[in-house]
Amino acid sequence: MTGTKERILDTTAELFRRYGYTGTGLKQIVANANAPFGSVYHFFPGGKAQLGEAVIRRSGEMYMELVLSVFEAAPDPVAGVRDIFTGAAAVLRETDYVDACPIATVALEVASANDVLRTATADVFESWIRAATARFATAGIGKKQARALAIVLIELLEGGFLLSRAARTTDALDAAGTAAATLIEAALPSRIRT
Amino acid sequence: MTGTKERILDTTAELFRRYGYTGTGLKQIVANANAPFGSVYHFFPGGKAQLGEAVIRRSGEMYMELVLSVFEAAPDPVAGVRDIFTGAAAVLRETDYVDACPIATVALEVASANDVLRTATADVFESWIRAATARFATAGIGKKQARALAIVLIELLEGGFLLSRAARTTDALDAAGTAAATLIEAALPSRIRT
DNA sequence: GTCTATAGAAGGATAGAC
DNA sequence: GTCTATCCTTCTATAGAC
Repeated sequence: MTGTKERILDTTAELFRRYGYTGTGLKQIVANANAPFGSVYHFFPGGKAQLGEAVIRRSGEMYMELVLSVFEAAPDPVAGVRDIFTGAAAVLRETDYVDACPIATVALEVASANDVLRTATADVFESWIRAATARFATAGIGKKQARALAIVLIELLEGGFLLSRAARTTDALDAAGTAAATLIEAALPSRIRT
Repeated sequence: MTGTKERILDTTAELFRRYGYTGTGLKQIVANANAPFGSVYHFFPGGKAQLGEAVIRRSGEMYMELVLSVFEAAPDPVAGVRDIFTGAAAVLRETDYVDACPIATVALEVASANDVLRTATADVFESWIRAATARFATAGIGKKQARALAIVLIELLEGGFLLSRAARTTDALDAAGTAAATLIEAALPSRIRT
């Protein structure tokens, strides 16, 4: 007995991953969510834009928690980073190359078209960067380098998603994971092997 | 006195960068290209999809030539890679964060929605990977590692574009360039400095 | 072969019944 | 406050004048 609002949010997030922001229609959303059309404007008086912003922020937070849980389940940062990429690759293959980053497609679509939504995507990315930076700093990497590594990690993941979805192979994601692990290991202060 | 067809192609490429595939309308294209509506179907009987495929392949080839010219103008591969990222960052700032990768937005939009267009984007990315692989192999890097580096380079560039366009800062692109240069330098066989 | 007009479907949004 | 019907615009695509 999930609420109508939550069902709309979940369905919209799923359609955004598959078809993007402009490619997803409100009628399509309510049909997939088994919700009456008026509910969208009842819960989101600002229409598609307000719903879109809510979905961007919500998906961004949920995805961050998922990735962080993978990272923290690993014995060390290098293994944690590796697991993030191998896990992402596995999910991608299992979902027929649909479930990658939940906001990347929308972020590129709105970057030069809608400033409110662009800001929402920027906030999400910044929250990811800060979370990763904090983890790397805890592992003994200096604050400045930790942030640079966090940025690069997300870039490799996003680039890997892009190339892997296009090619329908996870080779690119694997290469990204290897590079990310190498960069993290080189940055760690106390490591057994050089 | 450029032809109507070329004007349509150029305009579509520009609108794709700004609004993506689904976000760009045919009427918008002919209006910006100063072309009659019928011309689209005259030159591209397959409609928007055929025009889209032509633009993807054309933009991909033009962008590759641009990037390769920057790379080859540099004295060595490390400087070449650095110049690619600093040049991309400069263009991004100069164009109000519009001109980044010409096909990334479209690639994500069509990845799970249109297999013909997805294949076109995959072909473009593969051509980029091969071109970069060949350059790195020429610099003395083994074939397998050269390809992995080529993939990672493109991932960092694409990830840098995504984060930089969202944040409207080129910090992420700068971090990507530094990481890319580091990885290339570490892979080169004959280098003065470790 | 250049261009206009319009069809037919889908888009976002609104009004109002219940 | 849940749901339906409808408005108006925009979309892709086609037909046909010139």
